[in-house]
Amino acid sequence: MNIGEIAKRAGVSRSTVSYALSGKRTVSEATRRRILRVIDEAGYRPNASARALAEGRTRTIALVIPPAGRRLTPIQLGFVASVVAAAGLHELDVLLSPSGGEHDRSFERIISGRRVDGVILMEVRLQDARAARLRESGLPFVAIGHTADAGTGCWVDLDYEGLIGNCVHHLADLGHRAIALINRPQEFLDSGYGPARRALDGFTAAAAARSLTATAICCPDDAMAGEACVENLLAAHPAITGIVTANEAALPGMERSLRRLGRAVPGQISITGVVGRHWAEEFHPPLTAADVPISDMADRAVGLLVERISSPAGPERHILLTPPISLRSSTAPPVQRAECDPALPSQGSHAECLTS
Amino acid sequence: MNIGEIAKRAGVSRSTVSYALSGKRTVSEATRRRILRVIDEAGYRPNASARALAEGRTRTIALVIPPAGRRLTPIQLGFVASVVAAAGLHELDVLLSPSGGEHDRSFERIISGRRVDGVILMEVRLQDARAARLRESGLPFVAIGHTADAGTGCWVDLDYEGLIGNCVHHLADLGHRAIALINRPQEFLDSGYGPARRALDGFTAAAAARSLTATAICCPDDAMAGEACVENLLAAHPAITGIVTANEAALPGMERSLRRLGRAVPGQISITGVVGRHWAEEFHPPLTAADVPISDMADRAVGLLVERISSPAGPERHILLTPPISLRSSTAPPVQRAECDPALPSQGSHAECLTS
DNA sequence: AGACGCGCTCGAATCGATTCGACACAGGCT
DNA sequence: AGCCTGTGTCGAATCGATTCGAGCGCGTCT
Repeated sequence: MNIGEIAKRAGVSRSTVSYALSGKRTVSEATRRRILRVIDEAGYRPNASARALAEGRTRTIALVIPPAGRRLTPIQLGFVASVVAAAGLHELDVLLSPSGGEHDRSFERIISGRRVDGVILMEVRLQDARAARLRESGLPFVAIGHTADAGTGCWVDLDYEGLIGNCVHHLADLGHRAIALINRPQEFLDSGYGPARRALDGFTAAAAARSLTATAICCPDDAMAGEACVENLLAAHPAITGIVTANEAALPGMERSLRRLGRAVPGQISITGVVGRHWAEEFHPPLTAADVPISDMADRAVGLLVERISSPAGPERHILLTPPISLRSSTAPPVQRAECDPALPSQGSHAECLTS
Repeated sequence: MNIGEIAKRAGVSRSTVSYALSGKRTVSEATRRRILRVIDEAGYRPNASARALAEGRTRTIALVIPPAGRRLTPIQLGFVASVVAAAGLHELDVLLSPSGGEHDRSFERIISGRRVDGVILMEVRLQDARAARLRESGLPFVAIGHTADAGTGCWVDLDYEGLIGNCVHHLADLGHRAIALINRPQEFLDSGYGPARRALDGFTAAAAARSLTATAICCPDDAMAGEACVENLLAAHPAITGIVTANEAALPGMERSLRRLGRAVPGQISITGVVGRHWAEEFHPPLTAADVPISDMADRAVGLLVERISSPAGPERHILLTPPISLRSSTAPPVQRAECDPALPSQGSHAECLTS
């Protein structure tokens, strides 16, 4: 069932059918109705490949996900789902492309075969080969995170430096003097992954500004690692009363180890950080944190990409988001352990124990 | 840069370039080499849309994911990633299609626009409109899970009935007499979601066969719900010593409530079930469970689909997987609480407490 | 009445590949 | 010399849409 068959049945030419459907030229009401009736009866839908060839656009975008093998974090998962939803609103389909290692063939196939009109690139590094390849190909793309030359290209990013800084200030305001950062894995830091770098920078700068004793450690992206990290951390630095985390996947483990060590939250240890809303809410007690605005980021990325596809010569926009800290109940002023009974981790007890 | 340009530069016709690339007719070694050199210099890659139109196939498959809005579980996420990886090995790209509600337009667009050569349908219901639509369209597809008429269509599924039954028998073998099933959400059961139904059936049948006291409850797919479910369950049925779960997303909450209730695992409560390997390993203590073979299922689904695409008239294959129970450390013989000191949740204590 | 404009429709070119039938040429055979 | 068989290459048709230029009929204005 193709456009020719419809044209024949409706007694018009193929072009008239096309115009009736697209509305790019006027078609008399009578023929239009007749054509639509025939189309409806036949259940006709234009062939996507033919249309793509003729129009020069595929009505499809690619979403390049981080190298497989590593598990996607739930934040990333949520992002994928949100991108698909947002693209749907623009009548765009989403082609999933893994990247890294053996999967680069898939990436290359999609780019140079012109299978898509644009690309959203997740988890961009400061030096990023995929971004370079895309720039060279001339295909419109939007990066999630930015490369070292932040001025070029379109991107949407979180202001990790500012966000982590805000968390540090929040703890400092409460009176904490010794704090720690649980960052993303060491290899992320080494490979120039922006958020990990900027989290560290923001942490270090804010801690220095408030004259805090600060310890930063990296932690693999899983619960078991989070458990070990917190345990080692508190053993090595017993004075720590506040923790800032940029690693949501480690949260369940952190919770477990604090419980095992008998450290009440927020009674004895305060925790905050930058994590997905869902993770913050599932933590016990609910985590005071800067919620990563996943669907907002996805919407903006798709919006930026659509704009760029329709006018490739337009300005290269950047969006830097700084979501506010949502106050829940995992932070409180620090307790002087010597003066309080640690067996009483009740919410109210810390008030009488403040030295200040 | 198109095939005509390559042909001109190499001094041959377009068809010769095409044959040199596809190998469907012999081309002399000399011209072949010349053509390949020109292609290499120009960085030419055939246009995917034009090729799709001419060949009548898109070299793309669609992966229909469960209705958005509901969060994908990590198992499903892993499945998506595995499908993409497996498809890559067959030089296929993956188009992501949400389904349900407003997203049905995307589904319809992909199917009737012939954007893909085949479809993998996740989370199939016993009565499934999407499967019916696909059957009607004639597009090859493989379902994950099967519809009520299991004989028709291709599918890959887990033998939930047998797996959950195995878990029950495992607990019964250890000596448990009162057990419970934590199933997927109630609405899944109501809407005819196969795994939920079959989990319940398998549980009921096996418990009856072993004359166990059995309680089955449904639980929403998240940690907080898991916490509440276990709490209510143990309050209402204090005799329960064994739990079988088909709901991995509830596991973290289950762990939390057991800890809070002071029930040692496996000292006082044994837990087992059907969950993703990752979840089993992150549980404390590591969960004895039938690991869902995610990437195996993805590989087989893609394999089945590829076979079906290449020979649509071939046999309709079904694959029912029954992975074995991986023994970890969350199950043990039950303890008679009256005879033991519940304050001693040490691993070894239960041995002396057995009545049998 | 003829020129003009407007609304509607058609035919043909185009997008960039694949594929089929035909043909030229070389070499081996009788 | 004539014929036959491959081998290698070419031209043209094809896939199913979009889009442009042109033409036709009809009403309106001068």
